[in-house]
Amino acid sequence: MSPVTRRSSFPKVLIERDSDSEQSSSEEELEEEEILHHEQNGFTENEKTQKLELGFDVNRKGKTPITIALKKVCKVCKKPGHEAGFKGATYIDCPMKPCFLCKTPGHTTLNCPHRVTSEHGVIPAPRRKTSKPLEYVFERQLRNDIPSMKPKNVIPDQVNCAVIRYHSRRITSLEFHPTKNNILLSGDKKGQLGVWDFEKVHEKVVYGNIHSCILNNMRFNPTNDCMVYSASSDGTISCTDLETGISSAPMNLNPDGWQGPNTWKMLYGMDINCEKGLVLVADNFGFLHLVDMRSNHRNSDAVLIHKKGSKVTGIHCNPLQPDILLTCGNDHYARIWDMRRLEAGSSLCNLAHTRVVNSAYFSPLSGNKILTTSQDNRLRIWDSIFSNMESPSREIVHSHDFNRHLTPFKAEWDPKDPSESLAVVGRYISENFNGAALHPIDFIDISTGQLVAEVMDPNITTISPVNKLHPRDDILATGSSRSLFIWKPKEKSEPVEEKDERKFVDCGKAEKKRKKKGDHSDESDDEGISKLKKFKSKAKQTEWKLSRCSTKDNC
DNA sequence: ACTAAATGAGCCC
DNA sequence: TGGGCTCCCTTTAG
Repeated sequence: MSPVTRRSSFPKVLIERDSDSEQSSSEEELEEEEILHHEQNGFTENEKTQKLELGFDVNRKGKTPITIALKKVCKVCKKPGHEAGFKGATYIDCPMKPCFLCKTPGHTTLNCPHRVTSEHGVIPAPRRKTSKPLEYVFERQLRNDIPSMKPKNVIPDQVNCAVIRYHSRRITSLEFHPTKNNILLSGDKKGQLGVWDFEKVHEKVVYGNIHSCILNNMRFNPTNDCMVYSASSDGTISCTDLETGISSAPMNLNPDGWQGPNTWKMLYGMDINCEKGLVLVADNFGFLHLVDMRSNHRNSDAVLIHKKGSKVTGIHCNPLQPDILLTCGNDHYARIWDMRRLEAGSSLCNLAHTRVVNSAYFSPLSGNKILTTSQDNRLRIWDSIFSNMESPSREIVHSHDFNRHLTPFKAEWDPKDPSESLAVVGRYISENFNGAALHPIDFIDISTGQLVAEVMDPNITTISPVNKLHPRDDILATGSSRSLFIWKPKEKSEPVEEKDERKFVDCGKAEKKRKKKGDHSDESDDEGISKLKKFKSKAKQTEWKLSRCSTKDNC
């Protein structure tokens, strides 16, 4: 819902005596701050200042009546004269702070040079000019040889079906089934694993006993697509049978349980080296661990691959040469490694960023390009891992600033794009779309920095940091808060027939209540549904076909 | 219609 | 190197 009217209740009082130097400034979120003055203090009148007479002081001995000044101050910089926050569905930045989008001072998001109406935040940084021979060869010869086959991008821009409040906590990872086109796996902050058949919509299950906290990453076993490996902040790798939900833990880095935050290991980045039959996984202390898939046991010792004590956020094996490894982490680097010579400090290449790197991926087909997402609000692209890697070929300003309460944003390649230039990434800052503040999902041509498409739906009011494009079909899967959405292209959308209409499965509290009552009629007065109806009327959308949870799962 | 809490990185000392 | 504080568009449960 759009944050239209945000009124605070009667403001709390901050009392400032003239002799009192101590301030209790715990009320940071106050839009209005009161300063209590004696009248003789004589503050300057402000248009936004109100005065109140206070009676209680009159009774005090020798004290004159005092007045209260209600001064509107900016909630960001605490200074008067301007206010930051939502005006309707548009967020007004604090002008005293650097631009929220590109992080440079002197302007706000509204007039940021990286923000154009049609190309929000995605103007490419100028391509660096080098006179390096390799670069020259690349530009003059190789680049021309690369077929500029850029078929028109097919953008899945319309929500086809959804499971609302499917998970009990926010979604942290998504993975399409490698062979079954209609199966989507989802992991959440609680460690639960969801398996959803989005063609049948109702067919879904959530396994709740695989991990005890954040499920950060999933990979299918390349030799048995019924088994899936998952890496979790509980410090374990699990291997789960999707049919039964039975899982084993080939690795547990916290065998002695909780001994405090200094020793608790969490697993983030994970990938599989098919040739070697290895699961590669990295922890929050900078170490890489290996699990042999055949024996399902840990393999050799851990190797320090990022700054000691810092989190490794991602691992990706090169699609053509799985021995070439790309990692990224909280030490502000993405690093390239050779598995055959893996020891601390032996990285082939270190790609510097100014802030934490959320993800780093080789391009999906040739493995020749690299795309990284960093918390400095920039996507970085290296066009060829065989050319000069000192600085990225392109930097694209894009709002995906990290908020600690969100799953980190990761720009993902389109695995179907033969030109390896299309990427999808959720956007953090909202845009005013017909009166609703929505956070679109951006499709970006990373070879130019152009925003190809921004997709949104008035029903998705939460931020969508987790996105995955289908390996074969024109489908986008989105994890937004606790809900999952499947997008398909508008032009390919089925005609409006009853059975083909978009589908919503609501697994929320209201739905549970309704199921308890044994009421399965579509006419029932349902909190979740009436909420949806509100959305609908607001968005002037066509009627959504609401399908119901009929399974006995624990969603 | 509220609010507290969950929670992580950066920065300063 | 580490504790303590701060933080601009969150989300939800209660």
